[in-house]
Amino acid sequence: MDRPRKPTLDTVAGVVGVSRATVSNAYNRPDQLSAALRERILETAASIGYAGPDPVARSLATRHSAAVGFMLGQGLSASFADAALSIVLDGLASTVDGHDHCLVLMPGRDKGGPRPETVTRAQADVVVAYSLPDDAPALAAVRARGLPLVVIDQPVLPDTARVEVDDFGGARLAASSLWEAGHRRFGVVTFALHPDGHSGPVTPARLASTSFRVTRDRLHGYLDVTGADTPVWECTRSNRELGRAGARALLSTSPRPTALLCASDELAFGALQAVRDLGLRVPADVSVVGFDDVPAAEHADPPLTTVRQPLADKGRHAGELALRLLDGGRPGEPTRLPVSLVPRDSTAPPK
Amino acid sequence: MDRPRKPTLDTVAGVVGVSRATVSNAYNRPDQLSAALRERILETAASIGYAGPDPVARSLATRHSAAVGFMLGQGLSASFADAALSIVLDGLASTVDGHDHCLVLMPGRDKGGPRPETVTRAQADVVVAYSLPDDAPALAAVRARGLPLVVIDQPVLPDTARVEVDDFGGARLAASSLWEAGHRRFGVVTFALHPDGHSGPVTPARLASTSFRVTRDRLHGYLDVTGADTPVWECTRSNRELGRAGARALLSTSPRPTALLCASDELAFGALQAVRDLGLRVPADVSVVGFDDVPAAEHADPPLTTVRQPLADKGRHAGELALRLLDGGRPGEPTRLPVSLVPRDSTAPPK
DNA sequence: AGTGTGAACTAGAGCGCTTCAGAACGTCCA
DNA sequence: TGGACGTTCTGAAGCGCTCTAGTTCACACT
Repeated sequence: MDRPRKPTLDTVAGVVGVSRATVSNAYNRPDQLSAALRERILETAASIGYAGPDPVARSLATRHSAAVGFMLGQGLSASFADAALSIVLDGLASTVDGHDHCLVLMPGRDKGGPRPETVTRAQADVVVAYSLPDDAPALAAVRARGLPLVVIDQPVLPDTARVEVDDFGGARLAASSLWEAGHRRFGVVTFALHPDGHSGPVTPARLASTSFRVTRDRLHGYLDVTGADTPVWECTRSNRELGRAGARALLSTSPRPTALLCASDELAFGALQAVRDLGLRVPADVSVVGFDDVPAAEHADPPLTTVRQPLADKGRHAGELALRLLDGGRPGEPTRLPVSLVPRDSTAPPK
Repeated sequence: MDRPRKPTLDTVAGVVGVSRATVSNAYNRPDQLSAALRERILETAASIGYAGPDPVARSLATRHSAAVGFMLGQGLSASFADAALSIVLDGLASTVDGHDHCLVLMPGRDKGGPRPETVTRAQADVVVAYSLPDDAPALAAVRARGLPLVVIDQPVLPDTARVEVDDFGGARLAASSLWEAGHRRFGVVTFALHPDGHSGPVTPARLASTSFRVTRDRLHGYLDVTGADTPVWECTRSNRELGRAGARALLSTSPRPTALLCASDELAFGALQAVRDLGLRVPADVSVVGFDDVPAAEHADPPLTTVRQPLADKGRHAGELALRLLDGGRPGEPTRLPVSLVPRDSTAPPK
């Protein structure tokens, strides 16, 4: 039972009666041979079931794999539950796919990003990192392999391209608007400060050592306006249910906060629900603000006041940066994308 | 300016003074050399900045790339907005990652799955397809390359592994429970029948030619109980907003349906909202059922009656099947996972 | 001393492709 | 008529690794 071996370039070359180089050219450099011959080659290839040059062999020969890796800080289902992340990823994917590159996903496993072995074995010639803790081992693995790296929303590492958003400024913007409206008692609901699965009230010590840059900046932006003694509730992840629980905890203290500042829209949706759970009204009794401006924010009940950041642009930009690095481009200065406050109906002056 | 070339196996071998094979063994077959030598090799490698065998070269030599491809029917952000898909994908990713395989994503571009070129160039040695139209070109591209294929919820193709769920039976189950409770006027909200972006009422002709197997089965399951003349509203995708709009349309007819059967939970969440929009109550005025039993179903307002399918299992199973095919295993019989009705508070007898 | 054995290591042939430096063959112009 | 060019195609050297079939060597046993 001898399996028919898969046809290779050589097989095709043999059948057509030309050299292997010519067949290769038929696929990669149509201008290097006559149209007629090319046509004949392609036809023969199809007829013997040759589907085109093997991607792996091609990668070895060309020394690039036409794939960009994407490192996630969490598992896939957790990641996908995050609309903001999804949009970024989609922006990235469309850029990258448009340039005939694939996307290799490296989901976070142990808390803190993908396993280093995953990174070491991944066939990608550039990787982009998103919402990893600043000291993730995966980051080190990328460097060890000498792969170009682009980070989104993370501290600059040497030789690394970066796209970022003014999280601190955005958060300040939101908090200030509430402060100016007259609010004085605030509560903050945030996602993880550390990849350790902890949730609950945040101590100053924990706050000081925050290992996610985004968390740190948004929190500091809020607290810069509301004061360092503002109660902060940490959720292990950014999702509706956890936000609901956190907000409920914050709202059960007395005096009750008149405004809830959330580190993400997803958390804010939960907060909206929590306010209702307690028989209170938004914004009459409690104002709620989010961060990100995901599409659902506009359709929330009530529509959510939030800080907009250009999510899809972030992904697209990261994709372009990655592609540029591949072309041998220098990382250059970090790109900073604008944020803005989008006032909607979830905020009002306190009673 | 001569760039220091990246070290290779040979470099390390040269420095240590052993053959290349031995260095290779140090990484891949520790039992083939003495512990001391292995130690020395690994140390030297680290000291000259060698991060381990190049994945691409290794793939070429071993003839497998340790990656599984995943073909999506839609863009990433649309896909991720779908909790059910996310869970499946996560199940798949954890299986696959546990076996040191990467996940290569091929997002749908043109309606109907990834571009065939994307498939042709992807470095994966098995691919799994999910919610593609039955005639997606990407499917053909996979076959052309001769890659093993596992499909989730799709018609069997020759030589293809498959995991599926009894969508027809599940839908029937849900519809029957409503029928038995006394409902006689139904409305059905479904996601796409064809990848053409159409939305609105579904004609019998369109229904008859449905190109997504899942859609077809769930719909037929519902209509099998409620009658072929039941109004069906098609949404281009499975998301809350579209479901809300569809349900609103269905509820605006008179006589108004007393029960809404949705093809997914996501759509059902929208339906819940639509009922509220019209000043009606669930389940007093309108019963709503979903399909999938995503985690949010339990926390919906009111908690959603739905058909449960083991989503994570589906992904894990697909992953195992993929891994087995890689090992040269035969596709075997399709695996059929169980479904069940989960009665919660969104359904009740009609008034 | 002769032989058998197992452990430790190596030589070298690929894996399937790209690519660069030509070769072969017109063609065109002086 | 000759040579300068262009076009079209080829030969062969890699790309960085794996893996089979050895070779070597130390040691134990007869």
